[in-house]
Amino acid sequence: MDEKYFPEQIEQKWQQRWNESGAFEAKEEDPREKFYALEMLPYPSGFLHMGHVRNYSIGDALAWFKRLQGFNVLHPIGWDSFGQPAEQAAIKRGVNPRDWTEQNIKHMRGQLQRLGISYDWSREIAAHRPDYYKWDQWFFLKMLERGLAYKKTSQVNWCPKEETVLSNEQSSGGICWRCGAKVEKRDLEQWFLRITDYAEQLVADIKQIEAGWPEKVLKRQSDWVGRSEGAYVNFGVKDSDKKIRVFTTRIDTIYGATAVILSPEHPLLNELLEGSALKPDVDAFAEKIKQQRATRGDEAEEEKEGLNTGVIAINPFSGETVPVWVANYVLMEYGTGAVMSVPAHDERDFEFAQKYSLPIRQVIGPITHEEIKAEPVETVAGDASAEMRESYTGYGVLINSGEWGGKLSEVAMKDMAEHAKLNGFGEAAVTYRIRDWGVSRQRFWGAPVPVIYCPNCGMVPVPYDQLPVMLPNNAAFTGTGESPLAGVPEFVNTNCPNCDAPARRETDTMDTFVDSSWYFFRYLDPRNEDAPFDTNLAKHWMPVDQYIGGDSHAVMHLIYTRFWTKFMRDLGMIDFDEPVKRLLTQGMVTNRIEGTDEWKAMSKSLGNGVDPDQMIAAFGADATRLFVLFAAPVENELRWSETGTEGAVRFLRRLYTMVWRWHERLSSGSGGDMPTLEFSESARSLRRKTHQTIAKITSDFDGLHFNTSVAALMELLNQLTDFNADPATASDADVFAVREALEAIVIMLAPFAPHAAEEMFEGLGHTGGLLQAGTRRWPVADPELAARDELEIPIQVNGKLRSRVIASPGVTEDELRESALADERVRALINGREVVKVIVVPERLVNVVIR
RNA sequence: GCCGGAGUGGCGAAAUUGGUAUACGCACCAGACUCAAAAUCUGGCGAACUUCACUGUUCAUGUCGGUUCGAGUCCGACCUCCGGCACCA
Repeated sequence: MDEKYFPEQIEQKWQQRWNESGAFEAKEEDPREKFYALEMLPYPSGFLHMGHVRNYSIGDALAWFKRLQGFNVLHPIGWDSFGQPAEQAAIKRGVNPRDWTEQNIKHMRGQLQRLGISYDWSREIAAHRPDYYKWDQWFFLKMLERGLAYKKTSQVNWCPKEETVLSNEQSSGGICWRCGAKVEKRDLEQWFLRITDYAEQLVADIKQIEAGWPEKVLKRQSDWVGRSEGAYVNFGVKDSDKKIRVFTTRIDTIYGATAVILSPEHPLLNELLEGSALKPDVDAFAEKIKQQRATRGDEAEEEKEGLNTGVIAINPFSGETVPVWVANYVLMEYGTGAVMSVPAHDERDFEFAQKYSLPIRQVIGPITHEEIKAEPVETVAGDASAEMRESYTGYGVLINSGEWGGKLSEVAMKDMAEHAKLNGFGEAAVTYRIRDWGVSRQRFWGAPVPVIYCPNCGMVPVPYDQLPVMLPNNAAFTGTGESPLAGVPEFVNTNCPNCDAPARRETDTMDTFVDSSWYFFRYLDPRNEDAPFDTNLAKHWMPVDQYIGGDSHAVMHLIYTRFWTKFMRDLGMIDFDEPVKRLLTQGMVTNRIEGTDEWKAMSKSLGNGVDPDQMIAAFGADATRLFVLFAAPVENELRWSETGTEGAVRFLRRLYTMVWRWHERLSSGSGGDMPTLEFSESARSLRRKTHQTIAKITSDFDGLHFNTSVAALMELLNQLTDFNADPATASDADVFAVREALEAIVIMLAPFAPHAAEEMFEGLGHTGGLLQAGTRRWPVADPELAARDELEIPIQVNGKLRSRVIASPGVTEDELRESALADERVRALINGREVVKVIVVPERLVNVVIR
């Protein structure tokens, strides 16, 4: 080793060595226990940003830790290389999306390698290459076979900037997930994947992963699926045999229904109004609302608007007639697109009823379970004539509800659904908020949907042996109109696989989230030409032990990938339900906006980005990574700081200098056998600290508490500095203690600053590097040493710290009590006052209570 | 509006089951080295009061209250900030 710490030299040296020895290539025949560490794969935008650096530093720390602990670690990387930016670059700058993407990958791969992230590059994959997207198409055909992929015309989310359809997940909040443009609604024929078939499992299986996933993410997922229990009820229509089916979660309030309200898009509207004088008005109203939605998108917080259709519905429970309205606040997409309006017990219905002077009838008496137990049910009927100022949406006891009066809501809901079923006008039901995944994209840079339209045979799937359907090389990117694929005759024109007649190919491509739904299975078997992956390999490596990424994907990628996993299970490819055991969502990396006190996510548009390459050049990859992991807990926001990074360099340099000072004495093997050594008090204290540090860091890794791990390393180095032994004259015992401390620091530093750790490990006299097959390097704490061998027990009087007493472990309560009461200061404070009691917490604390 | 999460020094933060609050680092201050600066090293660094000094005392984990011998940690109310969802019947 050199006398001075030169990060650049050290980092290049070790990157080259790792590369030559294939140090990070995972072998499935390796008999050791497996560990799959995975980070969300990057989009190859061209440049790594600090968010990537954080993501991969976290993953790498874990991968190193597990390797040093003797696990067979799989740590792969790839490229989420389909998607809009490449196509936008093609439109704006006339470049070929493929070339643009490949160049970006090349550059970013270099950046990752300069950071020294320990990836198994032999498994690298990229979504835009035919050997990958062939399998997207294969999965699509499998879904088609099973009726899970289908085409329908519907109102979809349209991003006007990117000129393509978006899924509901990608347009949450009415904003395009990628470009932030306001999303519009359009009626289009689109491909959908039936994720709704898996809605129940997506909620139910949360049980399987709740121990390892952030609660926040699971809650968002379960909210997104939006399971709700309720009932369908069919309202009759006067002078007609038609029925209006509504969904309600509060069938117990049905006697309070004073209208039935349809969504403007409801298909029954036309039929019900056939021949009615009001039809033109209703049509005009429905059209107006539709227009509003198209321009306003989802974000609208519109005023409620409605129109009485003149149609009369019949409440099947009471036989009562109620008017049928159409209103903008009833959504076609949820439930049945029709609701019973119960103003007294629903906020929205209340607001609507007030505006249009519909009757408000109370049918639930607010009452608690305690009250109903205390009083006979018959006597608690509420006052129905009292005017309601607001809706009461809680449960209670039914009133004004015919034969059901007096029942509790909870009971009535069950009984009434049962009653509806017996009488054939309804049944209990569960509905979900989640809707099918729209995967069609009217864009070029994605996997083509493998379907052909034949004038004779209709829609025909591309046969498996003709996959992949390749993207052409000569598309024109005008940025206008339909998909560029439609303008490539060689692509569009084909023959029907059935009858060989001239036919046309589908020109839609698949959502890029299809690629990322299963990519981590492909890492297991990246060159397989016969299947997406070998099922035995999946058995070996899956599920992912730790997944790391941003929480922006809490409902997009993470819900799709759970869906895809369940689908693969149903195909018999795997035998588990959930792909990821533990998930970590890291916090954002922010930087100060110049001249202000505001911290915002680094971004090009704000001009507050930090270039990882510059950081590596200035401080080294090790220091950059060390700072990123030390500066904040992984799930917190990370505020970028250059002085903080300097601090990380300082620590590495201090450690390096310490190793340099000792390396001759230590690498010569001096030190002697421990049992014969006589340790001084300070050497014992150093050893204690060493073993405490090992114990602390080892357990910190479980919870991924890297910041406190690094702090512990720093503390140990500080104590080693204070120990202040001279290598030239140190006793064998002192040398032993120093070696033990230095080796522990260096090895435990490897997850944070691997290059420097390797270099110093070598400097301590080890050859062959930190990672050698079958060698477990991670130190093990001696429990006796890690336990404190001398206790400094605080003594409180009336809860305030007044003194301390030194004791050894195993000290009895009586001994502690006695020494506390014998303490001078305590005696002075007691000074004749009564000692009420003495509280002794074994080995921790004494509190003398006096009066 | 509804649902989550969080409030600890100038800053990022730490603190087993309630048991020495402020570890570690950044910034800052002082000293050493230097002609000087940088780097490095050493020391200091919550607030107020107290002592010539050693020291000592009191207060302090968003606010108010509660439980407890003892509360950053538990309970209740409130304030502030952040995030998610937003007519889901």
